[in-house]
Amino acid sequence: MTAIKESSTIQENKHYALEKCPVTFVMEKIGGYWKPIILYHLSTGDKRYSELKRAIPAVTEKMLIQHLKQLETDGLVIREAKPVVPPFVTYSLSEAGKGLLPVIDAMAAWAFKVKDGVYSV
Amino acid sequence: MTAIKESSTIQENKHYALEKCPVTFVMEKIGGYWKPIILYHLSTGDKRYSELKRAIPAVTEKMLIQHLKQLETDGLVIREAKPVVPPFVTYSLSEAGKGLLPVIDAMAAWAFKVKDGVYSV
DNA sequence: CATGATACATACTTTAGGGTAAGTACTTGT
DNA sequence: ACAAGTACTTACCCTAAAGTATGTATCATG
Repeated sequence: MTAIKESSTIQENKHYALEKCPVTFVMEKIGGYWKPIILYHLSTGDKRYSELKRAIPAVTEKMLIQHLKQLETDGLVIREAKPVVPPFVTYSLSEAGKGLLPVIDAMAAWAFKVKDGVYSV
Repeated sequence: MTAIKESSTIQENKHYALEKCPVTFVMEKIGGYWKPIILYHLSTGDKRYSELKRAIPAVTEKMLIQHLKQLETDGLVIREAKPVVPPFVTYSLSEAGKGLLPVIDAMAAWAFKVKDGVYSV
């Protein structure tokens, strides 16, 4: 979790956008290359860390946990670790996370419309 | 409009995500700090360039046109310039752009739920 | 005659995010 | 004894996206 500089215009602007724009607020939560994909894979039920890793082969381990941690601190996913060895950790969507599924669906619907040529883009 | 390098892992991964994930596809279109805000301001009707500028004081002119151009080439907004001087340019949502409004709304709805404490985040 | 308004453009710098590579700790299987 | 699987962590690098600053052309107005 890369530390962020406190004083930079980019952060101030982000803050501005965050306050003014609910969409930016959501984007903060599910933005990034892998977060939506992770969310998608968790939408079908909880998964172990290694299952996610195998399900999304293109993601690096660093990115995977980094995003999982961020999703966790954002309250979108729940991490449950059984105190056994080898470790057994499962990730699942929280209620807030599940609440995002309609958003995801609306996005997917639009994307498919575009790909089907419904809009003349 | 910063040129993108064709060969870099980040681009390959983006491509992967784009193919596999409709959500990432949408994110490509409306991601960035200012795009959602621009879209929001255009949702209430077409606006002149200077109106947008005044409506979103925190955005720099560079970012504003850069995103407007990108939204235009992505087919989400329509630019209309009257050949007069001083210039008179209006931006409005295309059909595809309007098609995104449900997505925006779903996002806003979720954001407000979070802020109202509906989810225990 | 110079300032302001219109709608941009462009060179340069910074930073946040993503990527690479390697290491940790502990156990089971061969 | 050593590889493999579990779930991470950490140090370092690279780039795309955002920001800064300034310039352009044309006309109206004071």
